[in-house]
Amino acid sequence: MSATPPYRFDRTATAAELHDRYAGLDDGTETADVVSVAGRMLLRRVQGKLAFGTLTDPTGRVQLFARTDSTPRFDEFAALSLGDWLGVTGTVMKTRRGELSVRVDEWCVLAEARRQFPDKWHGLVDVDTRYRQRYVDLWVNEEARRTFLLRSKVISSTRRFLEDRGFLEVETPLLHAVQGGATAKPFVTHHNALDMDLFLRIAPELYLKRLVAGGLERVFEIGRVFRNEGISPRHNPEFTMLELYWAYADYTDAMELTETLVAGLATEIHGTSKLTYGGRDLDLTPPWRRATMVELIAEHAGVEVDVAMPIDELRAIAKGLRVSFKPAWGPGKLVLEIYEKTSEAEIWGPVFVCDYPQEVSPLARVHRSKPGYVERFEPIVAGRELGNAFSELIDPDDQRARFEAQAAEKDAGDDEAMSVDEDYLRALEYGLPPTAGLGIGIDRLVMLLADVPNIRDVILFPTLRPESG
RNA sequence: GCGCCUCUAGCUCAACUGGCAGAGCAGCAGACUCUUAAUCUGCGGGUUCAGGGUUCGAGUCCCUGGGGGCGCACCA
Repeated sequence: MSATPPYRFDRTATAAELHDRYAGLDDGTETADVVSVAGRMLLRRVQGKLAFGTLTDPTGRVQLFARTDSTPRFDEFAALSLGDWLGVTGTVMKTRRGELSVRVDEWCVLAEARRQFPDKWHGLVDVDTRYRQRYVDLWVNEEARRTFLLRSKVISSTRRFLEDRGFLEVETPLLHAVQGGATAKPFVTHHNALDMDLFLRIAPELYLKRLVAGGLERVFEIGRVFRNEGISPRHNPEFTMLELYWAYADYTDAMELTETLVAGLATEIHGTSKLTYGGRDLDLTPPWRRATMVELIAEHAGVEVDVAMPIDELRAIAKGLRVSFKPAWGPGKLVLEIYEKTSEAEIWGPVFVCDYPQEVSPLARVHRSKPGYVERFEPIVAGRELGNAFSELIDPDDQRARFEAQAAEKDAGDDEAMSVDEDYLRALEYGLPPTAGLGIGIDRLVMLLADVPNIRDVILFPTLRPESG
């Protein structure tokens, strides 16, 4: 029926460019300017010897104006399917009703839409179809396209922000022989030639710190990590993490960097650091509140806890708050659990939750003045962890002891615990300077900035079960 | 993994306590020289997620399985 599509098309203007350039054009006038536009025709209004189409491209929409006396193959044009990709060349004009249009003087089909597009008014609502057929969703749901453009901007701005501060972007292995860098269940795969199991990384942390030991004083990586855990509105098995390591700095420097970065992104994208999320005000303007975990527990649960308290006392407090726990848990894990169950979701933030129990932080350096705690913080925004950071543990003996404690937990059946990473210890033995480390979940950051409630709204192809069951 | 909810035309949705599966948009045919979700006339369109059961009769009730959503668990 239609001719073979051309192999290329020279577009000279986008919809947005035309609207910018011809904003002042009077109604009912025609210019002598000839432009070429391309995109998808998603609406059509045929009226006898006239036909109007709405051409959509990633920048917006522009009307096509076809007329029997100036449009070649007019009948064919009027019979195009909604969704067809078109290349159109013609003069720029404004209709009598004031709609900026390109007169269709030449046109070709760039690709046929053999499948019908969703309802032009109701669009595509079914979330399953939206996630599976993102190639349709992106055309039909304006906010989907906007969200992914925003995501791209967040990542490129973050890169620029860090590069401007002397950070070097690096890439480290996704296939890990040793599980470490976070407490999480890994995906296991197998290398045939080496005949060995490998883990998809759960965090790039240990490799990045090796690089700081190697003299790359400021490094960062933005990349995918994989965790073999449940799927929820806030969890996807593969997600994107920013991690950075910064020699000669500590966790207070990481706090400043975090609030500057996040507020800067908000301002760059929305023009202000005062946002709303889910209908609620969210002010990201620095400085963010800094509070310790035990302070926040006192605020939200009304109890005083400390990792130095006798374990029975902590268990009694947990019971009183109806926080369930396992007998094997030490005081640190109990305090963390009490915090997570009673306080975290209540914190709207932004807040830096500081000073975690050492017991639950195998890679963080002991607090300079609080025994039993480490210099670690998580930025909490809208009741969610946005990241995790610490003054890095640089003492190889202490690190070995922490790894061994982790390995013991692994032997006791905790498949999220880390293994002893001898090569990493060797790197520490060569010497790692005082270093601050920061990890930020990019997906969650994008959720905040885009004001969407589900992580699948910020991941183009979220993990789903196969369609044909 | 467990609990609750959900699945009807390409899309968005109807179908009272079980009683002939419908509408709008999209599609097809036609009318229309400034439309804006164009309008008007006509037409076609279904494995009601799949399989089984109860019943004279199942989209509707029951069972099994599948997809999805939410909550819990786990985590960022």
